[in-house]
Amino acid sequence: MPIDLSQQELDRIDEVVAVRRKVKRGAMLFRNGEKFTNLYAIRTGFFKTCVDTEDGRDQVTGFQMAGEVIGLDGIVNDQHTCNAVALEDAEVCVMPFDRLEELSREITALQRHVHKIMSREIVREHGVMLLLGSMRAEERLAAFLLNLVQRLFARGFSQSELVLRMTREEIGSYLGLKLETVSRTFSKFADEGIVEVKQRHVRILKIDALKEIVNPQVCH
Amino acid sequence: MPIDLSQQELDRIDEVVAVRRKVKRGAMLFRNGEKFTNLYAIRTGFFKTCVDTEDGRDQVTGFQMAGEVIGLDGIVNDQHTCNAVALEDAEVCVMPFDRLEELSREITALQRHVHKIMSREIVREHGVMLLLGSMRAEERLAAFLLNLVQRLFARGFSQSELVLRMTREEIGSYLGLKLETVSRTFSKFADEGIVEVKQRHVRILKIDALKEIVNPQVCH
DNA sequence: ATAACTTATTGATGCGCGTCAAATTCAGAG
DNA sequence: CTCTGAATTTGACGCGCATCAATAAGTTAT
Repeated sequence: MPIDLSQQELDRIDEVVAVRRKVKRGAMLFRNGEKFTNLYAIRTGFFKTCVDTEDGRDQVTGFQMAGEVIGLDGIVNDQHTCNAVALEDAEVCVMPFDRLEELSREITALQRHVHKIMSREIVREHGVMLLLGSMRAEERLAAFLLNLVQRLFARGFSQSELVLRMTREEIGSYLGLKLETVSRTFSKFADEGIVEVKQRHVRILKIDALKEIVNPQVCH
Repeated sequence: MPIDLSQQELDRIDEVVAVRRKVKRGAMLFRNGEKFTNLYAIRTGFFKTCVDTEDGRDQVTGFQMAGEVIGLDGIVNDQHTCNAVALEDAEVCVMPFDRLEELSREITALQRHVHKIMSREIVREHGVMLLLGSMRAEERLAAFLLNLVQRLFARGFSQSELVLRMTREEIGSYLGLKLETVSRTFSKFADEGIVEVKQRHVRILKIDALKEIVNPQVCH
C-alpha cells in the first residue's frame, strides 16, 4: 500500500493481515466451491488460479506473484469459483474479508485501495480476453513473456531473464493453446534468436522483437 | 439492490443515482482514455464494451443490459480503458464514484453490494476466458445464446425468443470468432432444428440441445 | 420508391493449430 | 546413483476456422 497513513491506521491494517499461511508447492490455497471468508495477499511464492467445469474443461485464469491479491472471485456468492494452486512453496497473508470491509469503512485510503485492486483485476482480464480473442499463438506467447518479465522487473528481478514456475501445459491453458504449440513457439523464438530457452529457464535476447510481435508496426 | 435499508438510507442512495443520461444508439457512454468519474447503472437499453488497441485490434469484452453496471474498468487508473457503446437507445443512472465510495463507508449494505458487483464481473470474465480458451465455435455460440436468454428471462422476457441487439461481427468479436463463422454456426443450429434464425430474431427450439453442446454428457 | 450502404449468408480454398505419436530430457523417490 | 514417471521437444497429419469472394437481404436517406 503506497499511501500515506497515520501510524494508528497502519497498526490497524497490520492487525487484519497478521495471520500468515504457508502453502506447499502443488497444494491449494482455496478451491472451487469452498466457502469464501478471506482474501489472500501473496508474500512469497507463485500461484495459478484456474476454473474447472464438471465436464472436465480446465482454464488457467491467471498467474499471481508476490504482492498480488487472490480470492476476489469468492465475494459475489460467498464461495470460491476457482482453485488457487501454489506453483512453488509460498506464504500468504490471510485477510478476513469482513474485517477488511469494516476497516475500509473507516480508512478511506484502504477502501480506495481495495477498489483499485478489484478494478485492476477486471482490466487485466480484459487484456486476456483481447489476447484469447484476437491473437495468434506467437503473439500470445510474446505477450505472456513480456507481461511476466515486466511484473518480475517491477519486483527487482532481471528484465531479461526468468524462470517459469509453470508447465507448458499450464501456459497453454492460460493462453488458449495446446502444450505442443507452446513448446513449438518457444522453439521458433529460439531459432530466430529472440530468446534462449532451456526448459523453464528463459533469457530474452531481443525484447523489442517480442514487442513487435505483439504490437506490429508501432514504434516502441 | 434487494436489501433491506432504512428510508433515510434509501433516500441518500437515490441522491447519488439521481442524475440520468440518455445515450443514442451508436453513441458512446464513455471511451478509452477518458477520465473516470462515474459508474453507470443501465436503466434501459443495451450496451457493448470493447477494448481497442493502437494496432487496430478490437475485442468486445461484454454486452450489458438493464440493471447492470458499467465503468468499473476506470477505477484503477482514474481513466477508462474501454469504450461503452449503446447498441440501442438507452438511459443510464450516472453514479459519481467518489459519492458512491463516501456513501458505502456509511451504509454497510451498499458497500457489500458494490463489492459483489465487482466480484461478479471478475467471475463473469473467468467464464469468458474459459469460453475463449477451450471451446469450439459451436460451443461458444451455444453458451452465448444460453447466457443471453437466461439474463433476459431474469428480466421478464421470453426464455425461448430473443432479438439480438448486436451484429454478427460484434458477436464474433466477443466470442473470438469471425463473423462468417458466427453466421455459419447459426445456420448449422437452424439446420439441426435447434433454433430458428431470421436475421437478429432468434427463437430457441431445443434449449437442452444447446446445453448439451456447451456441457456434453452431463444431465441437465 | 430508389439508391447507397450496412449486414448477413453461403461457397471455395488454405493455413494455423490441434491431434497423435515417438523420442528425449528432467525431477523426485528410494 | 539409479529407477521411474513427468515434462518437454519434435515430427506427421488432419480438421476447424479464417480468408477471400460473391450474392442477398435489410436499413437509411433522399
